[in-house]
Amino acid sequence: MNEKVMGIGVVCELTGLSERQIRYYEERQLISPNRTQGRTRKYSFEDVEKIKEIQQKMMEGFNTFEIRQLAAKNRLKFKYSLI
Amino acid sequence: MNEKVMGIGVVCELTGLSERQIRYYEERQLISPNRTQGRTRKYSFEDVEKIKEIQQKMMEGFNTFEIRQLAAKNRLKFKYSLI
DNA sequence: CGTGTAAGGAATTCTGACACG
DNA sequence: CGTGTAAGGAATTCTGACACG
Repeated sequence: MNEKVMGIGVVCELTGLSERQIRYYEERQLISPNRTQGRTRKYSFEDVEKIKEIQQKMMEGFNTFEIRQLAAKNRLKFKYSLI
Repeated sequence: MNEKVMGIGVVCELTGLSERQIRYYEERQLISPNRTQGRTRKYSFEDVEKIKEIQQKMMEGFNTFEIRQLAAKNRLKFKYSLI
């Protein structure tokens, strides 16, 4: 489910993280929610899964930059595997 | 997906209906969203599908009471089919 | 019956900043 | 670097009511 439908409050509940943390991960370009005409962020279940992975990596000691790198590599690996 | 995660604004976009219509269908007990600690309603994708069906039935000329009856019958039929 | 709307309030979310470390 | 927090504002949603038909 990659439809951007939930507000940050629901994401907090689903992940157990604070709004601050979730917005920070966006600032660090680890996730990219949509915005309504106003300014409110909308997340997908896929975003929630990403956040949970970020959460996991953070606990393993990675910093946001490294997690960003890991994500990029995985996308690349996945890309080539499609050839 | 029966997780109650989206606000009424998103449901309006996904169904093309107004907030008024969606709240009215709830009043008529055709759908039952959750509520946050505050009072804001939260809907699931399943609710959205239900709303689309309601929408369809309304266009076919059924009134909310009849639609409620139809839904009840279908649940009953489904229940027995499980025996 | 089903839906639109203006009204006033309450809950939700937003940004930028200061703080700690 | 990653996160908490108080501050003020803006967007979102809520209820009850009046209206039309």
